[in-house]
Amino acid sequence: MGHMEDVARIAGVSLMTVSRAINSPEKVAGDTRERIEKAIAKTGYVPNLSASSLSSKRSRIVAAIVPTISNSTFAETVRGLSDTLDAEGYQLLLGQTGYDEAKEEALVFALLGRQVDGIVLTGVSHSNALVKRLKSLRIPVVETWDLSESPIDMVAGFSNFDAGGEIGRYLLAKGHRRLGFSGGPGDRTDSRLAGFRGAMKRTRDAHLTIALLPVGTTFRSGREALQILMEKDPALDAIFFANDAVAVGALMECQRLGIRVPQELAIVGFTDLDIAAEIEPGLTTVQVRSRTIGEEAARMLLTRFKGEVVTEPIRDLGFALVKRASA
Amino acid sequence: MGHMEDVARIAGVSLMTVSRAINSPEKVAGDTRERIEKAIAKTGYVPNLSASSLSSKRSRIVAAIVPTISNSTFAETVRGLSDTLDAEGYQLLLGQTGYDEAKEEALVFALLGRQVDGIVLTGVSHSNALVKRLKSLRIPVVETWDLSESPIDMVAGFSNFDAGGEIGRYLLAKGHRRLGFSGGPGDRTDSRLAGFRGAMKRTRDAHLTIALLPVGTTFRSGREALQILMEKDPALDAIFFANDAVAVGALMECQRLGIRVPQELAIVGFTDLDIAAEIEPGLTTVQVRSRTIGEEAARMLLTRFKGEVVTEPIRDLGFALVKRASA
DNA sequence: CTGTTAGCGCGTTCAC
DNA sequence: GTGAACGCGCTAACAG
Repeated sequence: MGHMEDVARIAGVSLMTVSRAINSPEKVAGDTRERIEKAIAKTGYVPNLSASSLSSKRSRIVAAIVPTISNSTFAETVRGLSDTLDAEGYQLLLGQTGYDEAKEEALVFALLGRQVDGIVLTGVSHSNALVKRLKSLRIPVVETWDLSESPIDMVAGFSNFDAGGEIGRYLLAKGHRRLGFSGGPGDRTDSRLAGFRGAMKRTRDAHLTIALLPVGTTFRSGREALQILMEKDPALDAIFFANDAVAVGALMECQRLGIRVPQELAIVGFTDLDIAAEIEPGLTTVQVRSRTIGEEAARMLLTRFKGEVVTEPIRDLGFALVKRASA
Repeated sequence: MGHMEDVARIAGVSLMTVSRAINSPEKVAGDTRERIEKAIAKTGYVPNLSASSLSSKRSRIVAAIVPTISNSTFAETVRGLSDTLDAEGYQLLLGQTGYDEAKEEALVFALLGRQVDGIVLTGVSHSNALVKRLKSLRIPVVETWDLSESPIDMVAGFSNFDAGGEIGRYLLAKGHRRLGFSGGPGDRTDSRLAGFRGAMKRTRDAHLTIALLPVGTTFRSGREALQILMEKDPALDAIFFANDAVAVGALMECQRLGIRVPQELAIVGFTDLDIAAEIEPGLTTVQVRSRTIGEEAARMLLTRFKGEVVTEPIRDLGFALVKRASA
């Protein structure tokens, strides 16, 4: 292994110069830097970042909290975060909440002890204790996957409410009146439903049937959701699934049951997974920029880390209704 | 915030007693422990883990290195790791290599500086420098997603070679002779191909056509792979795709082109994603236990952290050929 | 551009 | 069951 002292001795300089050669090379003369670099290579020296972070109060670690990484859309966000941060020498500490607010709070508190330089949260709804602590700490925080007028600090996402509303208006404009909704747990789902409902208010004869699902966005749960909804209201003529995987499962179940989509039943999903474009009929859905959300969140943090000001702390990355054959 | 000293003062004890109350509560008398806990709650004290890890040389952090988290099968492994480690108070530092060995090396070296307590790698093929360093460091390491007779330390996975072999024998037994293979980068893919080839050796009149893909396991790339292979050898009667998403894409392309599966062309995938069971025709594929791999790796590490011996450091989690309609 | 001094917040080791 | 002194490896703040 070897410590910094070994490197310093071999290079014939002081500890401090080695430290500088590593952290701000431009402040060290070319030839001394070279000597130090050789000494580092020779000893295989790897800096102890715990010591560094204790001393400097900067860890170069960012904590990312997502509901679950099994949902590929959050995985994409993590990917965007990781790739962007990695390029600047920051690393990612991952936490999963399982859509549990208490778990989120516990997780963040534990990670704060690591002196993380920044935190990325999913959603804009968190426990009071967490919000309070985070605000008082003045540590850079980015909330993602939704928007808020008053974020803890910064936010990068899109309006789930508006997206739900757009889908509602789209289906109503197409003449559908007996609508169904199905989604799993989570505030984002709630917002989409609220927006969907909002769109329906103006239309007197519109009727809504809801089926809430347990955690787990699988094709199979889509089949089940379809069955539940059709049982509750066999006259349903359109369904909005708050998740693409579930929507695709429902689409497959329609094929099996001989329900013609979109003639007998229109189906809309959410997220625009790969498969939405490939399946037959193509799935009408809402495209969201999962990867970009992660990248933007990372960029906002990096800007802060440099001591610069984030000019646009509320970043609306938008969404797009992608019209395909299913609705 | 507050430091440990504040807690100590309020509880009327020394620093050391607070430290013990946190790290080994059983060594502290019941009433003093309660006083300390109250003081902690009152001050909102969060231990500084950087200081802790500098002093104790244990970080309670595990590094997980995967090719990419966008591949849902690796996401599942990370999920298994995270959930299992989390339950024991360990956290996960995530790194992505993009299937690049040099990147892997750089990543691990950087993470070593964090004094990580354990490392989980994907695959059993790594740079010499990395292997050497890891062995000399005597830090617990688990390699995953494949097997090795001589792991760096421990390994949890299955034989990709054997899996490829089983698929080869299965297709040959069904009478197929003009075989195709398609896969992306990575040693696991290479092993599957090697096993597949091995199975073909005994059959004189068998013929193999190969199409290697760039990074990215999408449905679209499956469509393209099919086209490439059929162009190279229009008489192909069976194809083994080293990835399910790609296989499903190919299946969809067959539907579009009017190629009947499995009558005209048999298709086999790898990984048993959700969709494999749901698509029509069902995809014959190899089921692997992505989540379990992560859980087992975590358990092996946790055993080591406790100072216990891992009795079975080479853990074969197996695989299973799942026969559905596509082959 | 380079070196010196001091201390980051906690855990280890030994006493009590 | 509890406490005191020391040091983990590095960097901030200054001086030169």
